Amino acid sequence: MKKQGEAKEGAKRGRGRPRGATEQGLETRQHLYETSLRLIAARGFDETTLRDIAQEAGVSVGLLYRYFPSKRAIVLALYEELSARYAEAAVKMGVGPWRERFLFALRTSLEVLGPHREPLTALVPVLVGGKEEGLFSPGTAFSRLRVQGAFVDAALGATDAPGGTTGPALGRVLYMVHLAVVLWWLLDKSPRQRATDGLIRLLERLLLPASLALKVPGAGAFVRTADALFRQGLLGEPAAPGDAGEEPAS
Amino acid sequence: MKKQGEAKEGAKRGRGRPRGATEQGLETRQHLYETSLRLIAARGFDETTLRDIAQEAGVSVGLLYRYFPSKRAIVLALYEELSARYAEAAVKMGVGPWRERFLFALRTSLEVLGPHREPLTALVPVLVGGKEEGLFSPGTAFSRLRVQGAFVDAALGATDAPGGTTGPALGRVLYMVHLAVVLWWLLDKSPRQRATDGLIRLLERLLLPASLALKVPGAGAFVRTADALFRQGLLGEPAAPGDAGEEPAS
DNA sequence: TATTTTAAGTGAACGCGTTCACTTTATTTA
DNA sequence: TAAATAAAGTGAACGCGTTCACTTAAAATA
Repeated sequence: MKKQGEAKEGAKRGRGRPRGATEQGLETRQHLYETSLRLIAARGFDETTLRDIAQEAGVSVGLLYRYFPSKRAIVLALYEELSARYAEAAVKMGVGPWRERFLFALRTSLEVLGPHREPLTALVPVLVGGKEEGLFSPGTAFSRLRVQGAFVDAALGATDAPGGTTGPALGRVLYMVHLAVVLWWLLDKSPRQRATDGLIRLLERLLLPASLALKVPGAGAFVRTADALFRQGLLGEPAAPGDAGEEPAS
Repeated sequence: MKKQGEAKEGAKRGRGRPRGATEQGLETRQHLYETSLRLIAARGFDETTLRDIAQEAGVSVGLLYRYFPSKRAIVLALYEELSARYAEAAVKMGVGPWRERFLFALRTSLEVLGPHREPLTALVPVLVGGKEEGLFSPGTAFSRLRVQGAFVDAALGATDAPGGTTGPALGRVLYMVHLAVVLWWLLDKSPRQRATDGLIRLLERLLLPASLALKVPGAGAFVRTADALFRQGLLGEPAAPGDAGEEPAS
């Protein structure tokens, strides 16, 4: 059953060094991926060792590192898969004000991630911004931007979308709120994570006054300031002139 | 210079098994504590190995585990020391409305933690609630309650303190907001963590309308619901009857 | 087909945090 | 003072994620 042709596309494979370049390689990668997630989902992340995975998959430990740069990267691959699936699901957003579209986007996200909570909890240290890996580093920028795009769309395509640069800024702020909810959900110790439902209901109640407040003059600046802060604090982007957080030249 | 008397107090030392029971033990513990933090502050947490610390302190690796149950516990001891210092500093809170008292408590906290940011970043995974250790586990309950107490006081002693059970609930919610800001500060990648200043200014702007909103009927229930959610989600406490997050009996 | 090149795969070894059986030193009891 | 007890201190060893020098197998080139 093992074919062995097609090595056309050649150089441009990009990123790391030697990944699955041949068909057999891709098959192995998929096999390791599935085996890993199956064990992690069953036993938990810390309780599953790479030696366990290698043995279960019938390969040597070293081979895992040909396909995944670290143990956590396996779960990160799951997140990337889910974020692609999420992007598909999020296009079905209906017309309406941004707060309703945001809630739809948020609920959809939790529905997609829902069945894989156990493995995903291993990403908390990553979500929360470890050194070089993690959601806010260049490596995973693609996934982040894809999901963030759904929230920017939710804001821009709304019946009450704010104009100018406030629209995209609102979208990015909503994406951050969404990330906070996901983090909460991952940490939620209540049975069946019911406290997350409560949190979303709370958010819902907050969102109506917030959307009214956004119509008063000056509120747009507030949103843009928040957006700028997130980019400076989490992404380490330099402060643009006029952004909050600058010190006045003394 | 080494005295060796006084083993009076005997049994009740509590917690773990064999800690510094003799004077020499306490000296050694302090020595290891200071050496560890000096190295960690200089090189970073991950870059400082226990073998480094042991060598620098002139002891064996194993000895570290007589005084600290884990590497992170060393930094946790620092946090406990700082939280005690914070509790002292926070009593100097002036009279005024709760939003001003809260901002004072928040700023004081960041001032106390400020000089030790580098070691404290190692606590992010802990803050964010790893398994058994961490801020929301019984082991560190004492520090948590001490700091939380300052925020509850800030609410209860305010000129506009809400009555009934809403007062303490507001205090606990403000403590959670404070924790979120501290987490943000630890993750803040901007130069000199300037984005944190911006975040606090944003909070400031939000707090005035919030304190007005708290006066309308029903807002107290909102605060109590938020408080209940935090306790269920983060602490895993059971939902009390009447709390949000319960499912209606079907 | 024989030869070279590249990808797939191995398993021992490393450095880390942590544990443990053990020795040394101090304190209490006889 | 001598024996018994408990705390202080040691260093080898363990299990983990990760790395590396290496072998095997497949594809490209001759």
